Amino acid sequence: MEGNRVETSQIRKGPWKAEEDEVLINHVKKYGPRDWSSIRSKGLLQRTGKSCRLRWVNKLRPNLKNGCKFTAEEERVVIELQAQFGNKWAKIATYLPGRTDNDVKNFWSSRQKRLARILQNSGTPSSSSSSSSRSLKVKKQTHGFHDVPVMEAPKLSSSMEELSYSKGQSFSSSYLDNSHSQTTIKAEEFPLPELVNPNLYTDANMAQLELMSRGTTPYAEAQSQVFFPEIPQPQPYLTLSLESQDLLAKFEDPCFSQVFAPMDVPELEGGNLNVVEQPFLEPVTCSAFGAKEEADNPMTPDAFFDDFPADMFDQMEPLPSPSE
DNA sequence: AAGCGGGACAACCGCATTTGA
DNA sequence: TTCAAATGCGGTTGTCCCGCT
Repeated sequence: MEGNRVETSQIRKGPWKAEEDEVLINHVKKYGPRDWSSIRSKGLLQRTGKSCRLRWVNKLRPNLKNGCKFTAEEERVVIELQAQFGNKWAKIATYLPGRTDNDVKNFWSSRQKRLARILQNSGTPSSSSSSSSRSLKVKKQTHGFHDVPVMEAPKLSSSMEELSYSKGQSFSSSYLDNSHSQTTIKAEEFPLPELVNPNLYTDANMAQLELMSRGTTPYAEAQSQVFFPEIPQPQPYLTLSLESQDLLAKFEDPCFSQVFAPMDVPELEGGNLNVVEQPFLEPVTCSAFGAKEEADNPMTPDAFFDDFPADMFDQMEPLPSPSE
């Protein structure tokens, strides 16, 4: 076995072993999360620098919510921020403490697939037949996934001008119209409620819709049960300002990882978070690393804010033309 | 019990951007 | 100023697990 083991000078790929993680963690403890390439050049690991960085960022960083499903609140935030920023996963992830861009990306991808599948079921004329309501798999045989009108996120190549969604404004109808046409939903039989972007369905909604599409729930009844989020009307956002300051303190806490490790759902589910009327979430920096790193990069308050997206404060004004 | 499909997740790849010599 | 290396990011693919038929 050990098909992945390679000789020196070769590059190892595939799943990481615990030993490798340990080496990587030690490196970060010593030098901070940088100089990834030196890990290989020093012969510590036969991994590329990119691979090392990715492993650290996505799995080993101390404040990650590994294994925790996205909460309803996180889901809502992702939906809203995706509508606002497009597929800027890294940016979106900064608003979700403990989540990585990969997490957000995977979450969104899964969600889109699921949504597409649901819509396919609800939109295909045969879907209301008894045969199709029996199983989703039946349809899969007749329509490959790629034939599905995938619920594309609005293409926001460089800007979101069409969204024109900012503080004090309601969601522009152009966005809704746009998404409506882009997705070309065939929903003659189970039309989705008008003027609701399917991208904005929450997980719970989709579950309900899935039932609808399967025909196991009478449409009218199900529709009455589906909650359509008020998105993205300006609304109270979870604000993490206080938490951000806590984070700052925790960065200097050698037990930071323990402090954060069990970080779980309840914190985000409303109880402890201050809900303040603010138009936008504040991103959270997640640069938890060793003491050496701190020594090299003392985290001053200014430095802390330097880590926020430069345009973060621009959003306090009507968005000009958020060109990233 | 076996096969299949979907969901979740980890990791790779290619390109873009930043950094530093 | 230029260029190579390092880093960051988004898209994509592969794998594993679980539930359903």
